[in-house]
Amino acid sequence: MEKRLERIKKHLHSQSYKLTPQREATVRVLLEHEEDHLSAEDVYLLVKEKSPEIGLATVYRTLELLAELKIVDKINFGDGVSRFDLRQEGAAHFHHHLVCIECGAVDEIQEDLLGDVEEVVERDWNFKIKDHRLTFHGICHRCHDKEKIEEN
Amino acid sequence: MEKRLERIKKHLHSQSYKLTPQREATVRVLLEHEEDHLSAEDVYLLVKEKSPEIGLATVYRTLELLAELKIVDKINFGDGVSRFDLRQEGAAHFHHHLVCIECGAVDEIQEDLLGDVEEVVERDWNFKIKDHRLTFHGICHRCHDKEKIEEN
DNA sequence: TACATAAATAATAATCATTATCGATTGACA
DNA sequence: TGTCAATCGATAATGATTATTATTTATGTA
Repeated sequence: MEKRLERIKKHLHSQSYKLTPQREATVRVLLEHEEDHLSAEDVYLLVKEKSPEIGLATVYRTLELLAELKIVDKINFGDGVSRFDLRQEGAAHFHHHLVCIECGAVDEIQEDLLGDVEEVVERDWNFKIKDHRLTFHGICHRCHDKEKIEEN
Repeated sequence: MEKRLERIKKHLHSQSYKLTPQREATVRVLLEHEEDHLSAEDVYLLVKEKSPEIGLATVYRTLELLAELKIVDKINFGDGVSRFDLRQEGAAHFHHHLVCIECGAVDEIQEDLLGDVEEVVERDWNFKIKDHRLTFHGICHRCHDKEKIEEN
């Protein structure tokens, strides 16, 4: 945790940004909720618990900055809010998501999956891929199992 | 064109919805701009050209209805607006997009690409896939070619 | 044909996420 | 210590979308 924070601090410094207390508090929340997909509002409320004096605009500004530096990814599942997700350190690609249409859960897939597909797209469409977004909508294993049980 | 409109009309009727003049005008705009990715506002302005009396809320309602019936797909490229895209008739899957980070162009890929990937996800994650979204961000063939020319 | 009813509409107010503004604060450095 | 730029908090403004409400339209029925 502290190590990742330290590396993020260096990353900011390398671009002439500072890790202010507000930014640190925000990054800490993201680190502590790495498995979640928090909206800006979610992050704001969580940061406020430890640093009540922080302003909403600062959280938005920080998240925007982190997204710009590719420390977080800004994603959108079609509900009206952007969500922010720490990028895996050293991950060459952006991970994928499974969104459950029953319970709303969002699970992550860290595996690559798209290696072959990207090769095809780059070659056949002459498109230089820089990033991607892949989301599957469907029924997660939990809801799936629950349905089976209810059938009995 | 008229045939597809007719089929969409039947689709609406099968769910006890009517193809009102406003809805027809909206669908016509979508059919005439199938290759584009129009926002609700875009659709509104285009419909207004032929049917100036239509209201913005009606366009939103119609687009929402069409999305519900899977006649259009609601997509989001990370700019603040939802875009609407006619689903190919009989297409089992939702097509993919190539978003150019230089010129902003959005190209479509109708090919499946994800067949194998979906099989893996369904099996290994025990996730019943109902739909998906796949978008690549990068440099399109036009900008790519342009850069090459400028190098000379 | 006239009327009752439900669906759909236009206009517009309200909401909600996000961004912009601006005066105050902080920290680095001369 | 004083200056300057970066950052911040509070909050106003914006822009997309949704909700409300009175009105219109279509449909079935007496």
